[in-house]
Amino acid sequence: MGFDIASVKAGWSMGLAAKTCDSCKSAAAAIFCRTDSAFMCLNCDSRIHSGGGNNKLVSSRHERVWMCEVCEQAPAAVTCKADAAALCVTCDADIHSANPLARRHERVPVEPFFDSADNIVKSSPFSFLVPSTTDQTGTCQQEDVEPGSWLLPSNPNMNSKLGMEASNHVKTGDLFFSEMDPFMDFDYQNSFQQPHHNNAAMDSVVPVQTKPTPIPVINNNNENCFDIDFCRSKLPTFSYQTQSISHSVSSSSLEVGVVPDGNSLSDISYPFGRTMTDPNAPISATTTANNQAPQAGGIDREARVLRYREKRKNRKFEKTIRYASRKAYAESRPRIKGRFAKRTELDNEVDHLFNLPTSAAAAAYMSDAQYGVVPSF
DNA sequence: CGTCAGTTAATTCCCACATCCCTCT
DNA sequence: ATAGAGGGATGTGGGAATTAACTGA
Repeated sequence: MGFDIASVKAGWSMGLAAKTCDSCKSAAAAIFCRTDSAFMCLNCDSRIHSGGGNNKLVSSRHERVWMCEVCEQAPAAVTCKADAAALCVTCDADIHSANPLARRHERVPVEPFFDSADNIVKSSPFSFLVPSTTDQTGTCQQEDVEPGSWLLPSNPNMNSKLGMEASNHVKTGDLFFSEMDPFMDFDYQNSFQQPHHNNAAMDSVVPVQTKPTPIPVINNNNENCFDIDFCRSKLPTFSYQTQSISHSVSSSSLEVGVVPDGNSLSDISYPFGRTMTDPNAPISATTTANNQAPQAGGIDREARVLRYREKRKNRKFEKTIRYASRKAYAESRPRIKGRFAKRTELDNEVDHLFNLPTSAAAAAYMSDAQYGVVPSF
């Protein structure tokens, strides 16, 4: 099926304009420099952080992160592996508090980079996807690229899976879906294990997070989002209070299919010191002038979240097998025109006679295949 | 340029049942 | 507080049906 990029672009162009570069004030910001607490477009980032002499030496230590893929108004704080998207704290909270499945999404803190964002983009094998934001004169250009388009991105975090992460990991030899993020100084993978759900843990191919764990959230009523001070220049100062970034699936947050609306958003306390419904509320002492992303009203946020969901819907994901045992059983089941058919006594006998897969055989197969085995009784 | 038919590709739906997981005792 | 039973919900794959996009006349 062909992909109507034009229509996608048109659809996403309705959203909120991307944050503009603090330097040139014209182009859309692509990165956020934690050290400078400044939003920058690729060109300005390249110019400022790749300058010569001492400036280069100093600037090369500047820790930078991509912008949030959804709102493009705030620095990305976490990378959702399931959605393959880099999200800011606010969008992370909005999207991943929607339902229990979303809460299961595995998220890791974004990995800052120190090289020029432009270089990273260019060195990425997917750099051809990234349109130039600089005209031939080398000056910044007001992008006419629609914000939020992950196919034709206005910023290089356009596709965190392909762009940001791939480029970030090109140098480290890592892959986006590597089990361990070398950037993290704790084993988040292990933290996802379920000490008391051995069967499920063993059976699941993808991490299933059902074990409530302490929530690494400060000043945030939403249990499932991170609270990170973007302006901190040193990574180890990330304010994770626990050794796990697992998010809670506590019973108190199990309302199914509840998408936060504008009103509910007002209850969310943002680390930026403002509430959604009161953008003029005083900024907390720790808030910098650059952390004003969530100023947008609830309607804007709703639009951005809708845009994100639309974007996510258009993505192609490989099918994820959550339960290998069910897969094995499904494959061994009799079918009629592709549909599962009732297994009769005769079928069972035939299966036995011809040594065809049975429940026990399927379990044995999974055992051989290094899958987790759910004991069948 | 617009319309239509034919072709191709992608998506959705359906089925049975082992397993999951929550509630109740 | 813990264990066990009960039962509704979930997830699984292959093929048919449906839908969407594309192509050429």
